[in-house]
Amino acid sequence: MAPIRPISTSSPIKNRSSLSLISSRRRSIAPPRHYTFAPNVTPISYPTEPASPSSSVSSSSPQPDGINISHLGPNAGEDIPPSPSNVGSVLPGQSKPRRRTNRKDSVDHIPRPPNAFMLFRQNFVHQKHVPGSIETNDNSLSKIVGNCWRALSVKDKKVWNALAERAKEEHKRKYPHYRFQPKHDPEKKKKRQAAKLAAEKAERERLMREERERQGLPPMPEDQPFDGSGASSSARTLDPYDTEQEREHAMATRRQQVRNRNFLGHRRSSSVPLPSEAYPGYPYSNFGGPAHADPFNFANPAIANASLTNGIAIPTLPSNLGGLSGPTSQWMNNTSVSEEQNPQLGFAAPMQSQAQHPLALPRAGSPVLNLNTNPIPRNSGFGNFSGMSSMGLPGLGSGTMGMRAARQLQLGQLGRRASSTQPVLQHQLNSGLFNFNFAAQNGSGFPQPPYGQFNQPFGNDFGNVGQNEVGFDGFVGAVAEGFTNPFANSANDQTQRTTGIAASPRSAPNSASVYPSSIPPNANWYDIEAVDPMTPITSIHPQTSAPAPHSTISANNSGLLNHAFSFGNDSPSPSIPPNEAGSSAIQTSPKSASAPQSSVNSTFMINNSDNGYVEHSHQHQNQHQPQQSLNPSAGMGMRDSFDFTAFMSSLPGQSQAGTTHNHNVINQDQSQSSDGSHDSYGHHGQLYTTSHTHPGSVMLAQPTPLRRVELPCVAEVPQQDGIVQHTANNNITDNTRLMASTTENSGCASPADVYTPVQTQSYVEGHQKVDSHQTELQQVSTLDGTANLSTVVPVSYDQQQQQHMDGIGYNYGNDYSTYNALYDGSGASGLYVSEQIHGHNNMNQVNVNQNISYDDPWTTPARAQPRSATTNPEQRWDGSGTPIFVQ
DNA sequence: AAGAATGAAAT
DNA sequence: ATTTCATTCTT
Repeated sequence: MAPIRPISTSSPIKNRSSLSLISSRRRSIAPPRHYTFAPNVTPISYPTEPASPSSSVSSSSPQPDGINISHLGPNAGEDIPPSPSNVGSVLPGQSKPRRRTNRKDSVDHIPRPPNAFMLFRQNFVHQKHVPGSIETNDNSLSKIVGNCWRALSVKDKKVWNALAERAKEEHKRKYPHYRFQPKHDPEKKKKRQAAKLAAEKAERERLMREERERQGLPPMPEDQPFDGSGASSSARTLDPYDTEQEREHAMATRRQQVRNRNFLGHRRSSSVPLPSEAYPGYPYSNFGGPAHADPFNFANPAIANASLTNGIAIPTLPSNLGGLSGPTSQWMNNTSVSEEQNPQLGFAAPMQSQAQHPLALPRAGSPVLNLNTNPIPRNSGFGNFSGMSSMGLPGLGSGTMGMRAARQLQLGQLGRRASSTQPVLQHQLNSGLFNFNFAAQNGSGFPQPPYGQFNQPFGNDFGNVGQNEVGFDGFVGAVAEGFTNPFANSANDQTQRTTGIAASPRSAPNSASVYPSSIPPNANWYDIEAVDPMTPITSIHPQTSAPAPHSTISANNSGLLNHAFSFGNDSPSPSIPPNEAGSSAIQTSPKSASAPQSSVNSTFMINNSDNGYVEHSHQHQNQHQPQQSLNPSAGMGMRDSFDFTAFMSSLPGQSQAGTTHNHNVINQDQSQSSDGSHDSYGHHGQLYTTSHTHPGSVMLAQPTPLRRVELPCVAEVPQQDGIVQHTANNNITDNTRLMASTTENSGCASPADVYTPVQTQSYVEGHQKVDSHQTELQQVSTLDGTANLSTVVPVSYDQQQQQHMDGIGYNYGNDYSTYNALYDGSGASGLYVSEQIHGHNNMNQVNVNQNISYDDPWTTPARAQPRSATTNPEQRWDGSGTPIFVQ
């Protein structure tokens, strides 16, 4: 849309002093443009002021506050600077009087500071972008402005955000003690609830009527008050069902209604489509999505062709994965995009793909069919793979999607409250791909169990899914109470059993068919053959020896698998530019050969319990983190020559005897949240010993008693000029880097623009506290489905993380992530969801050894060369930090 | 305490 | 009626 500039000459100018943000440089002219509003808004088009794409950033000076609005439009920066003062006062009480509501009638009332949109709207109206002859209704205007706002580029929005920020500051200065105190109105609430109940009732009755009609049953008699007469009609009213069958049917209908309510019960205006409408291609939606999109739909030829190995359904890889072929270096840089409908998916997904990335690809025989066949847009795919949270889908991969976000996602509202005018694009799912979908399904997509307020319906989590194929299991496990497990009795059951991720019997009514009453003791032991990340893992099978008597099945298994896959998924270090130190982006260590790689970390969440069942649906997080720095000389970083044996041998502190090597792993189980019945369970860290008995085989032994661990990562990492220190905890930062690099690879914006992380480290009573704040714009090159990778989609990204480590290896209190904008996956400019999503993302990104500190060449303006370890030895985890286990 | 709900900001 | 922020409410 055409830029909106924050200029107004008509509003009273009372306070222009402190908020002048604007360059007063230039004006440019461009041909007129037309706004066309969505048909559900005011259906008109009208001419408006010209856009001026040429008035770029470079054409004006940054303002003292760093805000540059010249790009906003032709007149931005002209004589009358669009300072907030002529936007209209940003301070309350200075704008023209408005009608006050009763509550605010009080003279003392201090209005809230306007937010960005309010300012925008105010200005928009003042600007008379919509002539009075066309639309005067405030509500309609709001819609229009809302549309424009959404169409605003991030850059443009930034201006308004800055103004709002200023307004807030000013407000704070002026009313230092102001506190927003919305008054909740119990009456209103009562009414709302009554209305809701009434609506539900009406709907129930309607459905009942329809159903009866459908079945040829006579209409139900009207309810009549019992008159005590004993007349048969009254009796009939009391029991309207003629037959047991009829009654049962009614009850079933009712149950479905309850489920629907749980699923659909959300403040939502009528024009927001339901998920099935919003996502016609919603993969494996159980709520109306087409069957062909269901990866577990074995009617799908790709799935039907699956073979079985070890009880696991193995899909046949499609012969054509988007037409990509050749070495990975090629497809890594392949910028061609196809938007063809993918027959395997049922929806168009950009063919730019990880599909041929041997690391991104699940091993052959992966139970996760879709990962094999799903072309994942490169960028998001990568983001997802190596910590999907990077996509701003809060914690999708390494953490958990915020419940709210997940639900919104499923409700088609992704990131914003229901709006009457804005459906959500189907694209949104595409970018998240299966990760999203899994998230939606596992994380919270299933109907809310009746006992909770959508508080973690299941502990089962799909964190695995995103990063690992194992997540498939989680999927099966994540069946809510009262919900039909669509996969029961399918081959998936096998998978469930085999991998030993057990779901709560309580939350999975079909568990009888899904889960055996007891999981074979050996079921949680696996050999992983070919751990070499470049080599697809071809099979996993129960270890025939060394049963694990009572280890935590799911934890061990998925931990193990995750761990193993973690190599594959994380190792590629897609941030590595192909042109840096190697011919292929994924084959070369990006940093110095001796720099530790951010490779071996796996953060995932699983159900964890000692008996293989999660009896209360909790959300657990296990982080299996080897407490060793990888020794690059053993091959890490050289993906195509990774030698697992050597790697394992190189790990400090492990036994070299025989063929068995111990690998210490900290398994951090964090459980939090409630099970809906107010129970809270705290699982704590456990130390596991990972050992491998022969090359390529990894086992987790029984958990050993908790011991004190001195984490090597507590060493403070000094900051260096222009260098971002990737310190512990930076899974997301790492992903940021991914994004940055992708941008770079695409020849887009300077990496310097990408982000400005601020990290602090401090010690709090012997604990380490790592604050990681990132509040800058990220530029992510993404697929837009039609163009190419050079499309840059900036994503505002605001993350705060706190992490506390007590040095004992557990009790991590990671806190908080805020994502201000989520990439919606469409790649289309301006398509962002932009709601702050609060929530503990539950992921303790204690990447203890990884990412600890290396220079980030991407953040230096001039594209710093990778530095060798010897250049800044103090910045690096030198690998010598053998975790010290104090008995 | 996590997450849902919703008031309030301008007009 | 809109979007965003900041609170309260609910579990």
